[in-house]
Amino acid sequence: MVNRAKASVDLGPVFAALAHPIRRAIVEQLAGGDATVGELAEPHKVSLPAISKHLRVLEDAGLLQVEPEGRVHRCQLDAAPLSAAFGWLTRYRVLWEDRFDRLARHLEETRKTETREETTHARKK
Amino acid sequence: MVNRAKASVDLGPVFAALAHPIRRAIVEQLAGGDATVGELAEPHKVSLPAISKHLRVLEDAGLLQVEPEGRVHRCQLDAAPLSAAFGWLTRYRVLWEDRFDRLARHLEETRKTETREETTHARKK
DNA sequence: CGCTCACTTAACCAAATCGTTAAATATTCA
DNA sequence: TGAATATTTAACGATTTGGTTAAGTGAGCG
Repeated sequence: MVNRAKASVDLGPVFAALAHPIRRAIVEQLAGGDATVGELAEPHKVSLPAISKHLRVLEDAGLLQVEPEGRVHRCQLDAAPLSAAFGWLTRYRVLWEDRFDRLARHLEETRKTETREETTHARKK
Repeated sequence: MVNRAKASVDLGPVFAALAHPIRRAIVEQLAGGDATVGELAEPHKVSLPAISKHLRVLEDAGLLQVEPEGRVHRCQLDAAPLSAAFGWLTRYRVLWEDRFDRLARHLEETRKTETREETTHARKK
């Protein structure tokens, strides 16, 4: 039961948030650094309120933090839920892995044993 | 060679399929081996038609193959879309990794270069 | 044959999703 | 002060989702 990673992450909203291509694009953009709402909206053809709703979905999933800075709202990605989703998928990784992958997986398991923190990589607040 | 399984995996339906806890439970169960519809329905308190719909969602996402065997329908997990979802998340893995993880990641990248399988990993681009 | 078992399909409903436009809010600047 | 900018909230509508019950299909069996 070491694997009690990030107690507060509900995978449902996380996967749901990632189900929409615009929201995935927003995550991709934020992976490159913080951005304002306007900057996040710019690549897409939908209205600003639509973007605002997408941001709310990401925020509710814990993927996003928004901090007002003057009249701009700066958005920052929180990767912890991504890590949780990754962790869930990792449980079944053996299903699609070939023998070469197993080597890397073994090394990864070793790494986990070494670091031994259950709440871990999700930066605690 | 090649593109058996998932010439193109659309991640939208895959993430959407994984967004529901019953469907995640079904994936988990199928990871332990094939099962009939009835066996998949048994752990859950919803009606059989509800399970049938969940299975359809998983099937449409490419996660599931159903093969009638007599009067039972045998369900088999197809992990390729899981691999694709994993691959997408992996692109941002650096965001939550610490230095120990980077080692494993480096090894994984190396592995990818060594094995020429664009068939099993949706490495777009 | 006729019944039962294993499922699916149909029809329906409530709630959520995803988009819109119009209005409200808040901050900066001339 | 008042206009412009950045973003949210409100209200609406079409579509999808997730559940239900009831009816349909098809294989196995006494």
